[in-house]
Amino acid sequence: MTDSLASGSESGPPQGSRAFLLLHPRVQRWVWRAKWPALRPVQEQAIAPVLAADEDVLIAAGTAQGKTEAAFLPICSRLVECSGPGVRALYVGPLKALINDQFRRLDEMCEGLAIPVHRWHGDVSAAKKSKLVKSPSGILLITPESLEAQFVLRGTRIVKIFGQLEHVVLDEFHAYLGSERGRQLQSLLHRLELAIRRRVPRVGLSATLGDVSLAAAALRPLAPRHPTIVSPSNSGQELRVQIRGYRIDAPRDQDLGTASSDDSRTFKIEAPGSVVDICADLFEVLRGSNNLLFTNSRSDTEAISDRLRTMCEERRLPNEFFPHHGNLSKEIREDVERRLKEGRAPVTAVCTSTLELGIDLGAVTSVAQYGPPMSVAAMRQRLGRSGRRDEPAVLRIYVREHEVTEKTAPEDSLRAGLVQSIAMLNLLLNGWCEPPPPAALHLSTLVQQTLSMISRHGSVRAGDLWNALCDRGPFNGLDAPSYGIFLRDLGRSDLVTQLGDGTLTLGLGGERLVSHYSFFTAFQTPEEWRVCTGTRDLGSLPLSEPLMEGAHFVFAGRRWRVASLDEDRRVLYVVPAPGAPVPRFAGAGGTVHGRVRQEMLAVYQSAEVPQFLDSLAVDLLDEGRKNFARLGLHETPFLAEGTHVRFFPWRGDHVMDTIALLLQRRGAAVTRTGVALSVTAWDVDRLREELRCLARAEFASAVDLAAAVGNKCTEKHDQFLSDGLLAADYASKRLDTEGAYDWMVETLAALEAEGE
DNA sequence: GGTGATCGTGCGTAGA
Repeated sequence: MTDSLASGSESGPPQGSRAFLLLHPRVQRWVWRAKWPALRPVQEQAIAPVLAADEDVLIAAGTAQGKTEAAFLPICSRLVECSGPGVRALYVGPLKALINDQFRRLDEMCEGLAIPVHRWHGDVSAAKKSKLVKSPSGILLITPESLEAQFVLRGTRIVKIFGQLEHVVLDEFHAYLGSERGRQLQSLLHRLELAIRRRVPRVGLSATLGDVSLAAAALRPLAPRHPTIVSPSNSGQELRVQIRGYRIDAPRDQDLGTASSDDSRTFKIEAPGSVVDICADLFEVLRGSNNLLFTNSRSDTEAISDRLRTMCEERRLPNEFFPHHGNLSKEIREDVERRLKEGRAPVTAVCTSTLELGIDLGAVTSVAQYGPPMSVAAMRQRLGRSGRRDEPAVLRIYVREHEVTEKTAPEDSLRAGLVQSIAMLNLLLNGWCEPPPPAALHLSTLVQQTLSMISRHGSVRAGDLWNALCDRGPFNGLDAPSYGIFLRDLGRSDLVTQLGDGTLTLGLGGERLVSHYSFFTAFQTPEEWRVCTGTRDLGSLPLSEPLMEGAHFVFAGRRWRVASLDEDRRVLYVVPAPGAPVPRFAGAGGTVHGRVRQEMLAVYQSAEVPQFLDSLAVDLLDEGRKNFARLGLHETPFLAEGTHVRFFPWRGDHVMDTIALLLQRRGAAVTRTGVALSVTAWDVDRLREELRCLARAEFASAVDLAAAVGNKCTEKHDQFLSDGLLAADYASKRLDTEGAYDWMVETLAALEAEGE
């Protein structure tokens, strides 16, 4: 036998490695041929538990640490032994591009092992799909949506295809946590196990998991045991971080990125001082190497890339700055990715979170962040995009603060954007990041999964649906009577209807929903216009953006004029043109975690000046701290101001929203302004008294509070839910009454301690 | 007196 252990051990890598010895000789041979100097720590730790295949495993390790191989070296060791029919390992990935990357890697690994590797997503030909259905085998790489389609369109073949399944691998596991899509995936995996009447061990892979044990619980809801956690300590990679401060001396409406004008024909981008300063700095720092410049919005991405490209043109240099976001066409995006990967000429991608996930981009010198990061988790994910191998990871954060005048609102004088950036960086350096949000109801996805199950079986008893999806399934937050109300809601919208024998089948509306391919996604997508120039597809703009013929706008990092519109097909035909504002993209707003706000408070209360600030950022922090003290915020969170009162809870957004709703119930007019809440027509004493009443009275339920919220329909199928269920769903994902009461009790106690 | 306000992901078949 040529595949002997001896041939591997003489080459170096496996020596002293117990994990290596556990691998199949042919897999060992592959490692040897690949000339790996050694197994990576994450692989060393993951091989035994994945190979045992009796427990779930969560593998948390940084980018480029070899997580994929950590899962698939042992999986291939098992698969190489028996190559019978049926898919043996199922890999679920969140992106088509990522599946294509992983397909290439795995196919190369499995070539000599005679393990077939297949991929299945929207861009894979129907011929390849039907071939797999006819003779399923080996490893299958798939998206959650395509897996959903299998249940709906090939329900009777599920057992034939997956009956022999031994492993499930979930890549970029953090990308699903807390979302409708994540709940859909949990439900699909649960239904798969019900279909084949067997538990199949799951392997979750992620680079960013705030609280590993919470993420572990999401790997298999209601699991009696925790999964095995593989999380090697960081390899001590060097980290270079800096926060750079800038002052804005112009009024807000002239600011680049939110530019607007009554007459867009004459509008010119003339950015105020600070943006020019930032772009001049970005140009100097990033030019000549490969970088990622992350922004917090597509508008910012367009504005900054337009400015940087102009700077290249003014200097008669080839352009190095290219925009990359979700509304740009696939061709434009892939062009940027290819430029980065090839590395022929220096390239900086000005991007949104599109380039956060693990698509292969080659080596990147540094990462820049324009504006305060949205979350510590996102910042960590972005930082991880630079500094592969022995290079340091480099992150520069660019923060702008408005000049303070006598008109400036108090909360705007606190330099909250800068302080939030400092707080987040402090937390990152301490190894913290946001844990997954507590499990919400996700009733929109329960609509989808209910219809999907009925569609697969033709008709189902209500009790069986309840058992599979709720009682022992991932929607276990809903009790039986509520599921009864839920089903009646679906009946009222004609999504389901009851047959003579009492079972449920699809109604006309349900048939229509399920028979269209858009049914397979759990998430909502807005209607959009396609943007074309000549025959070239540039991307899409949301329908909410009204654009007339002759209007000018910036898109794909260039300037355009609308030549004509096709109303029926929703296409904008554009031609190049000078001068234009940046389009707005509708968005809902993110949430800041309470731990970040607590750290911000600590930054205000401290006198320490972090090493990672540049000189202007030091000045701005000093200003923020002085204003914090001047406003008396060391002594009290309340700030009287004319006819209204502001207060600063320093809690997360969910708690702040809940406090606002509680006060609204007492008749207050409350508005959120950044880190502050404002109550009009109340003074400080009245506010304190009302808070005392609230704290003494019985706790209000989050569902009751949510009932008062107006626009609760945000997810795909929310329109089918009655008010009570909608309020319960909203409360489960957006409100935190416990946190709100904690704040009230704590604040009142502190006031009383001061003798009031 | 009122501001300003995330991102991203995905899908199949029939018919020419």
